[in-house]
Amino acid sequence: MTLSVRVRFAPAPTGLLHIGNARTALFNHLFAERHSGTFILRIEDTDAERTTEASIDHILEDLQWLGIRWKEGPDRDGPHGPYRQSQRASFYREYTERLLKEGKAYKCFCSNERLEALRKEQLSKGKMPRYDGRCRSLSKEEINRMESEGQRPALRFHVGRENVVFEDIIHGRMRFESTGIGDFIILRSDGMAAYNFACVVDDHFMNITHVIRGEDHLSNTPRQILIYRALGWDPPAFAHHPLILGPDRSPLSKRHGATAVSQYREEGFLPEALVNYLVLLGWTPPSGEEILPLEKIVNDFSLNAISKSAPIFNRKKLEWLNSHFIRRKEEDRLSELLIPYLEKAGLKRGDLDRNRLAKISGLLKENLVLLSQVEDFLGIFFDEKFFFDDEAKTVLLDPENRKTLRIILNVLETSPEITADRWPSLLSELEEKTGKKGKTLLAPLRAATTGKTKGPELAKTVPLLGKERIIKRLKMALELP
RNA sequence: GGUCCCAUCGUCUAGUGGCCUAGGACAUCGGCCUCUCACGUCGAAAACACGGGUUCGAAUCCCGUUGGGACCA
Repeated sequence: MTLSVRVRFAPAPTGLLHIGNARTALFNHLFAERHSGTFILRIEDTDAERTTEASIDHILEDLQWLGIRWKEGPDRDGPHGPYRQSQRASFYREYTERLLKEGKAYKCFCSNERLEALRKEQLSKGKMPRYDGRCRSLSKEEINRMESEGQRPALRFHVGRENVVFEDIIHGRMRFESTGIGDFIILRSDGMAAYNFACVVDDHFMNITHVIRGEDHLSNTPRQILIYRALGWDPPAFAHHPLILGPDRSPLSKRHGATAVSQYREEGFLPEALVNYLVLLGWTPPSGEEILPLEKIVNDFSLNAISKSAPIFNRKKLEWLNSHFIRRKEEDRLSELLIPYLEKAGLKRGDLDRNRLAKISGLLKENLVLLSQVEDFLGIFFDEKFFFDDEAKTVLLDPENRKTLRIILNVLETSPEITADRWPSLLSELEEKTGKKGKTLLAPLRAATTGKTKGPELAKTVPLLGKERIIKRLKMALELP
């Protein structure tokens, strides 16, 4: 009987949710779902200077938007809380004291200045910068003297000579030499637990079975395993996934473009597209099928199928997926999603006819890559946004086209309302009266009625606009200088 | 500097010693469809970083080089 899976996502709340962290959260979530396990959210807010409450709110909101739910977290207490590191200081104190008592850690009084100088010296000699262990052999008297002088020591973990070997689910067997690891700090002089230590204590008491995190933590893992050993605890299983890179192969950052999940949301990406893309970045479903809803991904997901090499973020492919998911949306659902963008463009929610909006959404589906692009098409459907763009003007100023438009206008003025059903017969009537067909007939009609040379099918657009509006626009077009 | 990770088309990847003349997807280019854009569809171009081994046989295993990345910070 294996233990039930418990995984955690542990962001530091110092800003917006980065797309790379979102991917980490996603892998954890998928793994938990796949094994009917528990996903836990833990906030690593030990850096009081940079932590903000707003950031925590943003992170929770973005995770929810992506469809990632946690069973235990800062806003959802569970049996292993609290879920904020800033509230767990007593845990850290208890276990750093234990290590100190057992001689597995020692007080270190070295100043930052000395440490800095030591580092520089070692570097200049071509040696690796590592703590030289000076305070390891301090006598009781020296310690007492310095403490009575008011010096506040940090606590350093005493690294022995043992090597660390562990099995990484993604990378396979990892072997680290302890000679490469200097004694490291587990409790800072200000009383704050260091990352590696807090992480181990929390993961242990939260019963985490699998630590799934970015490869930037791979080199930290042997240190953490050493702490598990010193405390007599069993380490969890580890899986370190590669980090997302920018097009120049440096870590994905702002200079490569948007990095925050919320930026993608605002631009009009759908969460299912972002999730799908993020998962595809480094993982291929066994079926080879690339466009997948979350439930389907959960079914096939496995950690050891994650690629070992770092992927480069490719916005074009994300956009491709997004346009797919937009096209797949129900019309009325899509129109709901579009409303915020319409409001942003200055249209009033109350003035929008739900029925008509759904039809517009259905028409535009094929043309939208991002929800925000709906703005580009507003002029077609909303009179207050209507205008002739330059390309349309060029078409409309052509004398031959003007002649065609005049005839169309005459026909329409005496014809009944245009419906989708009547469109084919109307079209043949127009062909007959103008003596034109295809492009020569429809290009000027499109330019005059939509103000653009591109857009959705006229057969669907024209009935939606209605006769009255079309006549008005034809007249406007003919009045163009 | 040390330790550790990584290396297949421009990008994401399939590939676990013969099925590879290296497959798919995005992007690119071209044809078709078509009133336009898009969609769709058909097709083209495009990769095993390099050098040594091991083997009858290597993209696949081993070593080195180069390059990228992480951590120590």
